[in-house]
Amino acid sequence: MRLSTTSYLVLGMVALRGPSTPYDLKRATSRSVGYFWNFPHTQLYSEPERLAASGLLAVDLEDSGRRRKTYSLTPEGRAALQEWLAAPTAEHFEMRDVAELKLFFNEAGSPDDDVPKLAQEQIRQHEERIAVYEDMVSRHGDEDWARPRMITLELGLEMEHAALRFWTALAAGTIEDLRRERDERDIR
Amino acid sequence: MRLSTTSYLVLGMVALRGPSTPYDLKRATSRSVGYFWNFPHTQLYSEPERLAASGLLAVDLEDSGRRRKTYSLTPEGRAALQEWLAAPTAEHFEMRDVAELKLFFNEAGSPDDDVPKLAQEQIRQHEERIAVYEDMVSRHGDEDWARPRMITLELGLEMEHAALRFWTALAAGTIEDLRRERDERDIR
DNA sequence: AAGCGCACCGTACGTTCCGTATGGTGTGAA
DNA sequence: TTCACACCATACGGAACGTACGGTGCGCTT
Repeated sequence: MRLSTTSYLVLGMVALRGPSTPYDLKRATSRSVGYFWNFPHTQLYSEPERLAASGLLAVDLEDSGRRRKTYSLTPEGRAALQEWLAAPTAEHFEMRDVAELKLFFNEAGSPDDDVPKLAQEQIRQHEERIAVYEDMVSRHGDEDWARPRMITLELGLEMEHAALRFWTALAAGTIEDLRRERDERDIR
Repeated sequence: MRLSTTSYLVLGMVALRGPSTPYDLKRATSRSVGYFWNFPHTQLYSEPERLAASGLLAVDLEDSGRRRKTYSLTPEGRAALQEWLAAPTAEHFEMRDVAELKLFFNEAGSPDDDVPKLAQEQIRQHEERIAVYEDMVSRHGDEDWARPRMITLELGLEMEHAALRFWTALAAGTIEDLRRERDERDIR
């Protein structure tokens, strides 16, 4: 049985939160891990079902009211999660940036130059996202962002700032400075 | 008719390269745009077919030897590409980083601490990728990386360096310094 | 306390994506 | 010449995705 990364995400969330319904997971992921691992919420209904079929989650059906399933971790599920956490990580991080694609193809298709507008949009978007991350940092008390997990926010922030630097330099026409600054930094 | 981002990627590549077979596109993308927009090569056989059905690409079948289809841009295809390039970009960039997920869930599942090993792996991987990018920069003569498109490499490099800084700091236990350095940088 | 409106919750469904696996095609070496 | 291997193309099944819709119950109004 082959588990996808999303499977482990579900296992991990259940491990963090304890017994959860898909909707619980939906709410919890949308304001935490969902920021760096996006997926449709329907996965949170189908995926636990599959995991339950493999014995990695246990299901508890609520008999009254809204049909609703509560999933909890089995010993096998916890073992699978731990094994995954301890295993080497072959996959390099992936990104999909539509703006970067447009920049790449820009010269190909457009008679007038769309780059400045694109850069401005991106600057605004990354600034917005940085604000979101900072907000998450500030309310580090809640369950989704207890202390140990706050570290990942720093990675998100580093990435956002990197992108922001790039688009800002592009808008200002000072791309060459980026490389120089990186070199300086490496020397230190 | 709704086009996916991958559709535009195909249109863009054909626009850059001129008439191309799926395999041409496969080779060209694997060492350029594939680095920041990953997808299976089978898409490069199915996607052009769909685009041809919509009239955005024209097909030319080779009659002899290997069955092989050459796709070229139609005026409608070029128009669609230009429209996309000029349109606002709503999507924020997405990333999927398995290592980040593991870091997030680490506390949840593992009795012993897997983080140092994880960090070391990531440092190595990002350094490798940086070398690849630098190599691409150095051979900026070839068709896939003609001058205008080299700019996107700088974005890739900024992101890789950001990630590398993070994992290095994590391994060294100096995460707090990252934030301080960012603040200093913002002030300048 | 009955009715109503709306936010909440779950799932169905059609499409696209994805990975794997396989088979055909040409070319260079022995 | 033939054999091996890299090159090229596609089939196929399952997972992911987005959208859209239908059910459910809570709170508000009167």
